[in-house]
Amino acid sequence: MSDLLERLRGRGWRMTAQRRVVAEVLDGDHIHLTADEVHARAVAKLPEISRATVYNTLGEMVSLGEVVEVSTDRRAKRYDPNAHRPHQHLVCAQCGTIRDVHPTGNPLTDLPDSERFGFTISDVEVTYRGTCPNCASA
Amino acid sequence: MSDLLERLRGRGWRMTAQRRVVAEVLDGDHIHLTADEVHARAVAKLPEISRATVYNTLGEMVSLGEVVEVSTDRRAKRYDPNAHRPHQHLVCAQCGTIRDVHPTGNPLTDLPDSERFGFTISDVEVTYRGTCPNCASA
DNA sequence: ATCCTACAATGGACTTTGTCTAAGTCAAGT
DNA sequence: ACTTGACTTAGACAAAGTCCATTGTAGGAT
Ligand SMILES: [Mn+2]
Ligand SMILES: [Mn+2]
Ligand SMILES: [Zn+2]
Ligand SMILES: [Zn+2]
Repeated sequence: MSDLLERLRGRGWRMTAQRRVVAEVLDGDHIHLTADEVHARAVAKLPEISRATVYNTLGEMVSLGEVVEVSTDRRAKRYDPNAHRPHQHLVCAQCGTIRDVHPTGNPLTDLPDSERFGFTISDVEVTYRGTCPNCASA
Repeated sequence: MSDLLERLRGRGWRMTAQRRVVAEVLDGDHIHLTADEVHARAVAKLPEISRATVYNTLGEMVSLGEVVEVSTDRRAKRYDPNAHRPHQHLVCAQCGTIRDVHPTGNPLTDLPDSERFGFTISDVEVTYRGTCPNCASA
């Protein structure tokens, strides 16, 4: 049973077959699927699920804070069920593989006052790019 | 005269009216325009310039390393003529204003070996988000 | 000054990613 | 079982970007 599904159920969410399969598809570590990838996998379990429902459901999960939107490339947004622990991403520039990473320290302290232009900063997003071992050996 | 234009001319680029206006539009500090914004401003100087040419020209400038693509939001890519000095970005979550910032230190050192999954890391991208002074006072 | 041609520009069709709506369906409380 | 508001659906629509066949031209050659 999906951990994500448990958390959603506890919020008085109306449970439908569609929402169940979307939650199931998102279960796991280092999961960062696009909406259409989620749809393709959901269709395998529930053939009549529509694209609009997948977009709606993902959007609601994001609003509830149970899923995070990630934009590591400039293409489609990706949906990350690992929302309970803040983390950053490491992306292979060749194959697109994405890993969750946890840098030490706080990147905020690296931005001096003179570089803040009077902004109140609330969030920092870090994306590391490189080549994964698989692509390096090929 | 645009600094960017000077650099491009020195690379044996065939100079056309279209390329000139695109380079002129990109001149300045803290410039991060979308392709369509570049097109709109270019049309003001050269009414018959096409959208495809703007996309082509921006793409070539990126290939030459004279312009950097920036994706601070999940909408359109933005084009940044400040390519000669590496920097990061500070974005206002309300109005979208983008400032170039230069954090101290190297964010790479914050990622321990145990969090690198065997990747060879070549690049780090940092985006700070917050509220600009203008939006804060409103 | 004119010619030539490889490179550049154009407009429109097409693709991808995502949003919206009107109509139909269903989960869950009574 | 009934009711009802919430959920789902298909398809139209939109924004951002790519691709291509055709037309135009910058800049070197004559
Ligand atoms: Mn993640
Ligand atoms: Mn910049
Ligand atoms: Zn790879
Ligand atoms: Zn602002």
